[in-house]
Amino acid sequence: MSKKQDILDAALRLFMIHGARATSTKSIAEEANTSEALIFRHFGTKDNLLEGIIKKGYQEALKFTNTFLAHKDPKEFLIKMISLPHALVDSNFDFWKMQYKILPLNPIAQQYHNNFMKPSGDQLTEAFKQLGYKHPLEESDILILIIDGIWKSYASDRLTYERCKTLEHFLKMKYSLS
Amino acid sequence: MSKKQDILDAALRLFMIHGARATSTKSIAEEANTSEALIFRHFGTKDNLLEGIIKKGYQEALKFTNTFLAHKDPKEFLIKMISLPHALVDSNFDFWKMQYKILPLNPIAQQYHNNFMKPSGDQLTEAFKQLGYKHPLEESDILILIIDGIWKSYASDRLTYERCKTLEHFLKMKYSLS
DNA sequence: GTCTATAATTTGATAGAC
DNA sequence: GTCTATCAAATTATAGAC
Repeated sequence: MSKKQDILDAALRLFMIHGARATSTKSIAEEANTSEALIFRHFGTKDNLLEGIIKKGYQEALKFTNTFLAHKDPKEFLIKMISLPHALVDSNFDFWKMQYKILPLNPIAQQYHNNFMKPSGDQLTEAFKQLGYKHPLEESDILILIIDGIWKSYASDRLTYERCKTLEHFLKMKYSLS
Repeated sequence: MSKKQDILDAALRLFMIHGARATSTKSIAEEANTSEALIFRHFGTKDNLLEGIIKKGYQEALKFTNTFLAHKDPKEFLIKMISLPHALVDSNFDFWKMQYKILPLNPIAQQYHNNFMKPSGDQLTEAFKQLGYKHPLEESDILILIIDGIWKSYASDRLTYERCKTLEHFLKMKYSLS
């Protein structure tokens, strides 16, 4: 069971750096100190290995958001949503860095991500509505764009930890939350 | 000279759909109705072919922004910047769709894109400063995130033409520009 | 569960003729 | 400029032994 985990860890590490397509099963085997054959014994195909990593990543992410966003009034919910990108990426940096890189070209990654994101839009719209905003749908779309931009910038190292915190604080001010 | 252009067109079409890594030179040759050898005679390597496409794309983009954003007062500049993502993508849809897909994993694409984007941040900050905003640097960063999110969402078909227009209008209202 | 050996295909790229 | 023929390396995946 240790070798199987070694393969998962090695694959995530390499997928995160080069993406899935540019990572050969041979390089994964070397990084994990195993044989290539064992990868296929355990996971069947390379795509299956990737899907295993993605599935686990979103299971953890769902657990994280379930406590991070739970039972909040609209104002508190907005505050949490603004802090979410940075907090979520920090909770599993390698995984989110990989996701940032492979999302635009990988249907499997996209499917899991869309599913994970689906509830957020509606909840945000509802929060803006309850706070009396005149265009809750548009407010929600724009904030989603910002949140999406923040986690991707942070995961790709274009946004430092400090700058991320500053922008979070600025946004809370802008939305009259602090 | 026609065959060389055929190769460029075919490559862009396939890169846009599958990305550069997942597109073989063989498939490009078939799509362009030529031999594989001709691709290498004209461009040397597959990476070189991609770079040619990217270089041409950003040359056109630069020409576009030079007139689209020229000589504007701060308020007009903000309006134009908000309309830019949608206008720019429409001016060369296939190219920007390709860029959206390959950017996170392709250093060549990243280099050209960063170079293209570099001036925008400073100009935006300056515009916010002139309009009397208290935190021009943060305002600029956030609007850049939004603009980045819009063109990528639009290029990836997550954002329809109509929704894009609606969000543009909403943003201009939000920044007191209309 | 794990390894060695190997198969079957695909890939980027070149040689050489016209 | 363009083509046919070809190569060497890499890639995913399997067979079979321990």
